[in-house]
Amino acid sequence: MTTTLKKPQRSARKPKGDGHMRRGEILQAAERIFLAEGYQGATIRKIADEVGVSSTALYMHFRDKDEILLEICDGAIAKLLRSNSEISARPIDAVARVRLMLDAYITFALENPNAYQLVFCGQSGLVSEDKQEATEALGDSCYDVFLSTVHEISANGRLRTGTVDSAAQSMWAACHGLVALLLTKPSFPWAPTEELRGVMLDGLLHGLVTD
Amino acid sequence: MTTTLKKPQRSARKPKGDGHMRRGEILQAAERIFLAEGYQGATIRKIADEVGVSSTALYMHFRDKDEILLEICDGAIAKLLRSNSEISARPIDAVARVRLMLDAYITFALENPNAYQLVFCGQSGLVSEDKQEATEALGDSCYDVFLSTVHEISANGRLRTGTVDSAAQSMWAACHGLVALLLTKPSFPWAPTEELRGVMLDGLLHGLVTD
Amino acid sequence: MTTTLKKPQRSARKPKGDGHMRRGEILQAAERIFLAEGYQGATIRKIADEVGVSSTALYMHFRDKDEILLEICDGAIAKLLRSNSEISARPIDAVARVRLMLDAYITFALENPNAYQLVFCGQSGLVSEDKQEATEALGDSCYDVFLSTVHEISANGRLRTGTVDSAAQSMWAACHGLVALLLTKPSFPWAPTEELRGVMLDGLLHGLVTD
Amino acid sequence: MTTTLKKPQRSARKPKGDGHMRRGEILQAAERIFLAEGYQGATIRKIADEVGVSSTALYMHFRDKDEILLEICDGAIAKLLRSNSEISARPIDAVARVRLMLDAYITFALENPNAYQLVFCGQSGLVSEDKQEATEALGDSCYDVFLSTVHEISANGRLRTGTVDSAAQSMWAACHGLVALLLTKPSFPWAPTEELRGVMLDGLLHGLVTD
DNA sequence: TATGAATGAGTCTTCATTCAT
DNA sequence: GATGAATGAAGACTCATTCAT
Repeated sequence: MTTTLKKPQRSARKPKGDGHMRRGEILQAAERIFLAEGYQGATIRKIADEVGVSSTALYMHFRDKDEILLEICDGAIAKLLRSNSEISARPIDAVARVRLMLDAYITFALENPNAYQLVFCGQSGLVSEDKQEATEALGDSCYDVFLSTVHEISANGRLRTGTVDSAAQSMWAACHGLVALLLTKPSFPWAPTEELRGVMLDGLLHGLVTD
Repeated sequence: MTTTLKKPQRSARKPKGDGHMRRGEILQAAERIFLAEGYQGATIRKIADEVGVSSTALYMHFRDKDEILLEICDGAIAKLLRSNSEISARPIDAVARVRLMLDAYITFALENPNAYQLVFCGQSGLVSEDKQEATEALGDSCYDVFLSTVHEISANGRLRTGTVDSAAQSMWAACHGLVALLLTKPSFPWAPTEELRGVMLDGLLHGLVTD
Repeated sequence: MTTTLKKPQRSARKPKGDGHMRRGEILQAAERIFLAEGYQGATIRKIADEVGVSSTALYMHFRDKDEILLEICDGAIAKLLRSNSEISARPIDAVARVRLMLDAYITFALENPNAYQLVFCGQSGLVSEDKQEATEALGDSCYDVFLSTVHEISANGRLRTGTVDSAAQSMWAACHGLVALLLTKPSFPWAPTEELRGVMLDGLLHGLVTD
Repeated sequence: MTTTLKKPQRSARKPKGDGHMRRGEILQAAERIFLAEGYQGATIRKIADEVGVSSTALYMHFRDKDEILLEICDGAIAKLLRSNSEISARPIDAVARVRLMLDAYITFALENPNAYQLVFCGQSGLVSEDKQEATEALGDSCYDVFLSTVHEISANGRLRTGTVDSAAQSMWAACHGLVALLLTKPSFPWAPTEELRGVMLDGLLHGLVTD
């Protein structure tokens, strides 16, 4: 500012990419890197490099690093919530709905591996607590829709074991474990994915629900 | 002059504790910090301070930070392997052994959350791929012991659904999911852990195995 | 999408206000911020936001940040020069005129603390030397008017001690010291400002001038 | 830490400079730069460059930037305090002591221009408030010694005008103004320094104290 | 004349690691 | 074996400035 250095710097400036395009590019790049290297590994610099812009450029579109990552989470969870809500409204047996939800959950995770791991494998405590609220509320809604369906099952006296909470949480956790491992350990000699899904869901429902 | 920095910590200079003793001390200190603050929080300086030596000293005993942490993980998983082997040798029903193994797995994960996450939730990029090999091999051995027990069940014609692989993998994945979520989302309103464990194991075994 | 950034501020887009109006607006806004937050605090962005235009827009009217701030200083010192000139023209005793000038100087400094400090406490390096020339010339004129009044006193044989130069410089320096400290150390338990001013001026004039 | 980049980097490492030498070097460099460019201009990088070491090296000797600058202040003020205390103890007339103190003050400032400006021309609010306490306490002691001497004068009924506070503060401020301007505007056509000092002190004492 | 998007240089600070003793 | 002092790379983030429209 004072005196020094005013070379005309003309270096590969990335063209504008009109509208919200750039914002989307950044989100995608961040998602990729987050998946590959975790929250701490997803540095502003790496994201910027991946997009092909300067680090500074990210700050045009997002207030700070947290905002980027939280936005990814929000988007992903919202998608899942829509799926759950839609299934929840179907006029079919509660057990069938639960199964559909779990199945949709697995599909979602496998189809959105980045976002999924970001949201559900996220090391807690990395993003400053208060900003997370909105995102966590969304996640809670998701779970609530699922939970209320399990409630129905329970109300029908069809819960074979456990409480509504422990049964619901077990089912969720089991499916989470499946996709988490599939995504995390791709080199493991897994049984065919479709079979795994089937066995997991059959096992869970047969194990926790009576006919 | 205000010296402030470099508080004389513990006892300012450790007496030599010849040979491998020091190595063990370092591992213990590193484990404490690793457990308390995770991989990123376990900095060389903190570990050195905890031991009461200079950061440089750690490099006398370990090539680099990764070597320290991987050694901790190795130790942890070896423990799990011993546990599995021991259970595997018991003269009891195969189903009972599977249940004990899964239960031990859950216990292990909850008691060694950081080692567990480092190995099984593989935030790849934290430790360079090649160095992890040894550790992963240990993990595979663990699974093999478990798998062979499921084999027995299958051989007895008691598998309700799926193949040996898909059943074993489902059980493992389900338990993994439970601990992963418990560790990752401590703020979630979980049912009491003991009940969750019970429901999960009951559900899985009832769902996948016949009497 | 969470837009958050870029709040539409004031009225989102300023109507054109043709010609030099905009320039004046910028100067005013810059002055407000400059006074409130000092040189470093007066960032281009803050100024632009205050005016309600983009940062880029400032560069339509000013070569760079320095130009804006120097122009503010110029304005401020010009004010002081006018004041001095006006006093100098009054048909009253030279000593009275000197006193009025010193008093006006103090008032000016306290009312334009940042401009004052920029010019008279020259944190060199803030603004590039060469650009300051014009501003400093103005300051010199101020001093010249003052000096010539002291000359009159000396010509009347009323200088109690020192030369015209040393007396004038002492008076100026003393008043400068007062305001500099008042501005720099606001937390110091100063005597009431008005009393300080009075004592300083009485002391100086009684000390350096004979009746 | 993970994989990348381990070139053997061997570049001009500055030799150790045994003991507290390096610490002193840093303080001196910081003083020089602070004088030339102000607090904000005295960046860690510039200081490190001036010393000829990496920025990181500064953190071996000081917790943070503030600690460096505060230590400079502390040293300088302590020196001044010793001077004042010594004069205060002399068995001579209070007015003579005041004059000696002011004279010593001027000498000190001219001989330690860096430290002086750092302490007395320092923009307030730059160093985090709480850390400043110790330094400010020292400064207060300095002033107190001076103040109590003025008190004696007042007790003897020899204060020509003003209160103890306003008189003491005026004298201090006037001398401060002199050195501040001499240091800040070296290009100004000043009267000979010795004469200026004399005129200033004569004027002040004649103006504020009766025989 | 004005803009949004971009940029390089720079801010302080922390980390794992290495050099010389 | 062990140390204190040093280092380069990187962390998030801000600033004045410029390019293309």
